[in-house]
Amino acid sequence: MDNRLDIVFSALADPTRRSILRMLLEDDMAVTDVAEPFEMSLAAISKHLTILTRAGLISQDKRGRVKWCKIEPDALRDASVWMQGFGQFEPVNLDDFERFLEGELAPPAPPLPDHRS
Amino acid sequence: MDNRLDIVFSALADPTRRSILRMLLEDDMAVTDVAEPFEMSLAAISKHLTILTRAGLISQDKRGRVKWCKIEPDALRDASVWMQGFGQFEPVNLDDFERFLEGELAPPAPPLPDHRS
DNA sequence: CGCATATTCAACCTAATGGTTGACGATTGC
DNA sequence: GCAATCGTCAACCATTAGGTTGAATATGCG
Repeated sequence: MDNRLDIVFSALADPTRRSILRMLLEDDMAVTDVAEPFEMSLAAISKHLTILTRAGLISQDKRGRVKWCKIEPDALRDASVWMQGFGQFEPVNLDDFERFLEGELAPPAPPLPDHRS
Repeated sequence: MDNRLDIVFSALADPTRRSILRMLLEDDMAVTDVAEPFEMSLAAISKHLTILTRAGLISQDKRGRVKWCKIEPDALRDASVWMQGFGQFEPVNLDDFERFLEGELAPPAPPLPDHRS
């Protein structure tokens, strides 16, 4: 795994890590708090956070014994630009995104309505 | 790996598969022709194509003994929508996107994500 | 028909991934 | 000072991913 895109895309390929990113979208969080809603060990979450950090998707700032995690949206830029290269698709907006998030949090819902005429 | 995004992102996480997508962006290709520039077996490429197909990123149409591979840009939409969700917080995406559009690979006038302030 | 071509299948190998547990080093607060 | 808390490290385990090779299955052509 040499390429930057490899690292970013494979970081994004894990649902736990995407959930973490969604959480951090709301606010910065300590590692323990990030781990709290998940049904896996703290060590596992710590590993996920390391992967997200190496992908540049988050940054971690240790203050005292607490390590604060902060989202770094810039890192998605390369991947986003790459994908736009295929971009014969329709505009996306915040409504779509929110609907999409609900879809992923509630698995039975389909990912997206088809808005390609 | 159940989620749709899991499949798309992990399909995109491999450099060989991204190369294949770039090639197919130019034109539809037979499996053998896709494999030609790579230094790996045809079987390996065949597997990559299966993964891309399952991710919905390409489609394969068998005519005679030749299986034609065709890019399916729509499948990137979900992932793109997801990523744009992070872009809402920083305008940097738009600048880069526009710069990218002025570059060589640019498809014509794709609409920008709606910021909606 | 018989052979070459196109693609996949099956078995196998190695390395990476995602998880566990328990011990450990820092830091904080009583 | 000492115990609790925060987070990582190390060792381990099971599964998946990406590759190989060789055989198998279609299909096209002379």
